[in-house]
Amino acid sequence: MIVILLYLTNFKNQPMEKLLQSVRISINDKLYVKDPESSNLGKRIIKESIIMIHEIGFESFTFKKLGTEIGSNESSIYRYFENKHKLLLYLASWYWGWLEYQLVFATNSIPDPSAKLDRAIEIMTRATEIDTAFTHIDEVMLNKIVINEYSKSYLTKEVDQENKDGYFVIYKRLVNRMSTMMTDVNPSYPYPSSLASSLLEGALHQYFLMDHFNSLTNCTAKNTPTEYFKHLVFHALKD
Amino acid sequence: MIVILLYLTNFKNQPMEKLLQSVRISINDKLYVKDPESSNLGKRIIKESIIMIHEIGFESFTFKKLGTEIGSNESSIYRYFENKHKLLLYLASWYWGWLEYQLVFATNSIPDPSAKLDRAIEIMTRATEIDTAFTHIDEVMLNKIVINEYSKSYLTKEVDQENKDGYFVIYKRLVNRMSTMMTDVNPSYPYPSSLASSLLEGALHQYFLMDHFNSLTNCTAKNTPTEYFKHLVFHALKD
DNA sequence: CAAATATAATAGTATTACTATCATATAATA
DNA sequence: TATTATATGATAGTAATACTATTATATTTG
Repeated sequence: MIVILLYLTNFKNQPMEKLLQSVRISINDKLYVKDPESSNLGKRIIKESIIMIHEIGFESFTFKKLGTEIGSNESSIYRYFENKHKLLLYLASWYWGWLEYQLVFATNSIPDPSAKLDRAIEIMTRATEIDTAFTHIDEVMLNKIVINEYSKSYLTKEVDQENKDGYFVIYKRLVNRMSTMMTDVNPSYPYPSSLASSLLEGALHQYFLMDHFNSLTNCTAKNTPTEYFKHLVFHALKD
Repeated sequence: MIVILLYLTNFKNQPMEKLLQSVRISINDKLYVKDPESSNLGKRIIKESIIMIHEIGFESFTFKKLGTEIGSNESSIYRYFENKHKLLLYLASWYWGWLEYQLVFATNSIPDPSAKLDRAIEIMTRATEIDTAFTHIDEVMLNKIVINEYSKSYLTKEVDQENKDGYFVIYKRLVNRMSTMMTDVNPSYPYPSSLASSLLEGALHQYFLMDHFNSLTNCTAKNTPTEYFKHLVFHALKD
């Protein structure tokens, strides 16, 4: 299944950077009413909603406040997203798609399973840095939103239906990619999917603990989650 | 710090079971306006809120609906809890206090650090069973609430203030107990707190995945989370 | 039995999460 | 250029939520 689309129009003689600029994260079109990438207003909705959710939290965030902030109207935002829950799902999907893109890009050419997994854990657990390829999205801020709000997007009574509707495909594919890499390192390890899901969920959680409950973690800026998870995963995969 | 209070009034000649019946989970009194254990209405609020949150989910749950359900008035419930967020914190604290009680009870007498940790992981990751000592609380249902809603109690903008106010002490102490047991098994392991927090959070998450995203876990009713976590923890603690 | 306390009933407020309608601005096309 | 879609904005309205306040009525306790 192809989900990261490369729009390679007129790519001759274009430098690599320009090529990468045309990468686009493909997101389930049931998550929006109108594609926010298709207009200026749409991009402002994405850009400012990230800033606003980060600032005041998802609970206090409303379309009315967002409208005021971007000098637009509440009703116009409803033309892009049915409700803020779907906007959150959209933002999260974008984030996981962006991470997946980096994962595939960085590990594709590594033949050795252990070296590949090692690099993959780095990608999945490192501190987020800005990606200039997407000017209207602040990935650092989006990462913080995912840390603080992602769980709320699936801890709902509607999760089974929304899962059926494919709202979590990107995340699930990411976990499966990690799971496969673990199995490639040790085919007899009995819990690759559990370990992969623990890695993704756990990485978010460790960053949260660093910010708010530092007595519950040994991770710091120097002693990073990456080191903790590399140790954990490779020890688990040992016989 | 003593937090599990044993009210051992008139305990001579009482059988063990009766003794255990007088165990009480002590909860930060800032979490309620009036102690729900102190009256019949209070206990009904606790009992029915567990059932109702389990049934319709925390988002849809309101004090008005609860009032109708228990044949009482919305305003009366507000005399026990400021809002539903604090009620959730109360229920979660009770749950973790109850687990801590079992942990201490079951591991206290085990001298060997590995055997002790092994038993502790069992307590923390096993499927919940009903405890007849607390008639107004359905622990199986409460466990499901914790799985589905606990994250929402700390993924808020107020988390730092509420942490200062001691709303999470029981959970933190539980994580620390597990962390200490891990250090006792291997004093040179550099991430005992991270591993302990991963264990508690991860156990909830694996049960959630079993219910809603079974492709993301290898855990089943037969191949339990307990086995996964025992393998994970003891491998991590190996040199 | 009086007084204190707990609970119930009712009303009211600001905000949320929308839906609906109509007006206007901008872009596409004939 | 005029016509016509289409996008956006402005305004209004609704049911529900999350409370607060007040008053009335039980129930418990001294």
